[in-house]
Amino acid sequence: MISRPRGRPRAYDPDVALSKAYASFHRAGFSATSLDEIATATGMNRPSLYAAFGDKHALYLRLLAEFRAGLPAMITEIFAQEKIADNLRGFYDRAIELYTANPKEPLGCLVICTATVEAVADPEIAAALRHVIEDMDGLLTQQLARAQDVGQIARYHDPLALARQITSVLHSLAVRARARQPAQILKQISHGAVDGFIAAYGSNGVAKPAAKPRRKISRS
Amino acid sequence: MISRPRGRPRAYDPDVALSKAYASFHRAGFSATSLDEIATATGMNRPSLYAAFGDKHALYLRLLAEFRAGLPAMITEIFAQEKIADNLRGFYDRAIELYTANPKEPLGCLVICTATVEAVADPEIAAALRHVIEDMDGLLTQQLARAQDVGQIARYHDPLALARQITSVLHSLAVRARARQPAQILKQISHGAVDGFIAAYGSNGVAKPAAKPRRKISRS
DNA sequence: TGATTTAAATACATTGTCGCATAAAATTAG
DNA sequence: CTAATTTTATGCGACAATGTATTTAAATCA
Repeated sequence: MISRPRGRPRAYDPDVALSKAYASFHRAGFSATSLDEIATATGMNRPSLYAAFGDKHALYLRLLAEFRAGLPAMITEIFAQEKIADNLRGFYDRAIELYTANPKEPLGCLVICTATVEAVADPEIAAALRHVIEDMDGLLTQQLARAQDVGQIARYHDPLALARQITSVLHSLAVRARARQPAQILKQISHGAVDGFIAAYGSNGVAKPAAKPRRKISRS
Repeated sequence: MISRPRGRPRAYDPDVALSKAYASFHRAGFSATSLDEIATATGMNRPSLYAAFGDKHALYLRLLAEFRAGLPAMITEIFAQEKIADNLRGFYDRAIELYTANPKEPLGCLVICTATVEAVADPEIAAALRHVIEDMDGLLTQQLARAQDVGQIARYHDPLALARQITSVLHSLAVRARARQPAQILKQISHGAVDGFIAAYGSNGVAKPAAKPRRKISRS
């Protein structure tokens, strides 16, 4: 048991406060979410918010950063099956679950669906958005390279290029979820994407190097 | 020469005003764009804006609707080549041009990148977003069905499902452009997507009906 | 020229938002 | 019990945004 700090104890748990703030931003995005709404959602009042997390912008950036930080563990957890096709299906299934967690009000992805608007006017948010995209591309690159190593995916292709294909579908799932396309359609899309991916790049597939064989070149 | 209307003539051209407003929303999105900014951009003042287009919300919805209305012509124009692969490449190339028109400040797509945030809190914007997505899926479905008819794409697959694959990549291109991923990477992604698509579904491809053959079922 | 019609410009009321200053409350140290 | 410390709560002041009312300007028609 840790000794309590001196003064008046906090009435809020910073972690639950953060998750409430996350939910607020997730719903309405950065610009359309007022500090009063966050205060109401967290049960805190503005001065406490400022003391704990700084202003709205800092709080939003922090949530984006935490999202980013959670990606590697999430990917390792999801890509635990033997076959890459199963892992990819599980990957999309998990995303769709999150994106449509509340069927009455599907929210998609915080980063893809709310940071994207702000990216033009706000360099810091743009950087955070790009980092999440690049990290996701990178994490999937590792998984696909591993699948190439064990012979499940043809070696002809740059795994980063393949990873970007996978991530691209994810981005669309987030957008479509928020546009209220039903989860059933999202599942069709993701399963179709995995099938097509395996057909094109799986080791049993035929996508030999086309005209000019591509070497693995990892660009930024 | 048409006879002028009675009173004081307009100082603004509604069409150029709309395109200026479009640019403002495109940059900052709906919530972060103030009427004053639109007034400055269009050279109009708020009362004139209200008289001409209604409030901010109505103006934004109108721009989304006009975007939607322009899609069919755009698609017919782009899909004019003989080979579906060329058409798809041209489709993405055109999108990337638009999304990165100003390389200093790539804006992506108005609908995908700015309407998506608002979709949760605003049913009308959500509907407009969904309509654009569905229309795009539908227009591509026509093109892919045509390609199936002329034997360029295997008939085994529901063309709507294939169209959604194509559109999905488009969504990601819009997001990635706004995240300032360089146009060169966007091109790699789109070309890779077309190659993979043709490898998987082209008539020379091998993607025969997998376990259970799929009939063409158009849902939603 | 003068009346009428339409649009622009100015100004204002309302509301919301942000950030902070100040007062109150809760807890520990002595 | 008192003082010190840390947080919570109230609320104020500046500012921005929205929508509208009012005035001013510019054109046509008789």
